[in-house]
Amino acid sequence: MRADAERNRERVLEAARSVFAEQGLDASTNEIARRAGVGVATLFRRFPTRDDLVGAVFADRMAAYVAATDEALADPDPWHGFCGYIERVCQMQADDRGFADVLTLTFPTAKALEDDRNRAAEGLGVLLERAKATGKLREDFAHQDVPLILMANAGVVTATRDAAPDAWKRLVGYLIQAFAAEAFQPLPEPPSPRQVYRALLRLST
Amino acid sequence: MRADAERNRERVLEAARSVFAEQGLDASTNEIARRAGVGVATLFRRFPTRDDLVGAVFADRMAAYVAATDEALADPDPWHGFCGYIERVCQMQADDRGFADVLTLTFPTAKALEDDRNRAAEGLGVLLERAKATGKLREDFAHQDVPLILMANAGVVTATRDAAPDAWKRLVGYLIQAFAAEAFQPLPEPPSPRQVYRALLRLST
DNA sequence: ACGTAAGTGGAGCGGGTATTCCGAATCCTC
DNA sequence: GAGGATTCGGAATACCCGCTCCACTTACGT
Repeated sequence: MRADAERNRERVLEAARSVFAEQGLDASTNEIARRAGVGVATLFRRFPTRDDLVGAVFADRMAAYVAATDEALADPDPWHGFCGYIERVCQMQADDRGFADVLTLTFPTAKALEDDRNRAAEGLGVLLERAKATGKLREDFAHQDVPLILMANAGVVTATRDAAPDAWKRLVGYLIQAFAAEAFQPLPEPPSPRQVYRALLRLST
Repeated sequence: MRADAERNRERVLEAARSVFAEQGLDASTNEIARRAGVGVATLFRRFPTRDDLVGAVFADRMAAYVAATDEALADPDPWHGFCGYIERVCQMQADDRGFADVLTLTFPTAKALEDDRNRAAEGLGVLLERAKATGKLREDFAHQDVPLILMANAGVVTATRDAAPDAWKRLVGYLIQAFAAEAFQPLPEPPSPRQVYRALLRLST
């Protein structure tokens, strides 16, 4: 690849990163190209589909997402690790509107992200088992509840980002107390894993 | 008003009701006019601004919203009334995507809706006090938490409407257990009323 | 039944989007 | 530094949006 091409590729990635962070995944391509100081054609030549661009932009964020599960697993107290994990991931959503979309709304199918997602899900399963084993996480917590949290958090975050950027912490505070074993009361059934998967695919056409 | 004009007005309202319910408040006017079987000009003549249309369409839903607080207040057990209120309102969001927007996202400024909102807020304040007095609702529950619930629920509902239409019940189940006094653990500060107000105004420009 | 005021619908305008095409500019090699 | 392949950027295309204008139609009072 020619040197200027590589340079432009980087500029597009950086512009896309900030535009997605501010405006979410449905930001306009024109805006990204404009901010990168590059023609739209250049953007499309390098990233023919939106998925290509999103995949490249969020590769590192997804790595951080996977790393969050690893850190949680490294915590000697699995319940503490779990709480920290939820808070950290919700913080990531609050910090980056595009990433919130990646986690809950549009589910880009870029393969790299897909793999990361699976790895995170695996680690999360182990974490949940351990946390339940300590008796601190309620037994009926389902792994499907995690995307549910992310969707709820996304709702709060998108609504309050400008006016009350920390409002989501209150929601997460409530939820974590509800996840504690002491809070146990019967709950409605969680959605099935398949349902959650389909919900996540929703907008990725 | 001429009879045919009145008839068309009704048709537009009905079409708008169903389109908003399916697609949310940002549905296109073209689509509404098309489904009503009228020209776009007719729609605009009758409802010059989007607020006029939204106000007319959701007048009855807002009335039901106010009625929900009244019913909650009528419950001999204020805590039970509170739980029922939350569930009912979240159900209304789940049933009507447009109404979910009215409650959390766009905050149309139509005066009729504004008045209803204020009336509901008043009733809610009384309900919360009573529920706290019984010792079942935690003391640190803030009235600002209610819009927070609605935003969180809106997030779940918009993400899962097609694939897992009952998923929101699980979220609300968790939240209600967190609101119970027994669950009490310190929480992050709630957003200020002013912050919440500004968050609700967000998209109404 | 007929004149007129009220009402209608679709074409049209201005502005937004995604995506493609192609002549011009740029880089790299020799 | 010259030639040729590569890459660029903006114009062009084809949509979709909200909203307005206006020639035509309809209902209603007389």
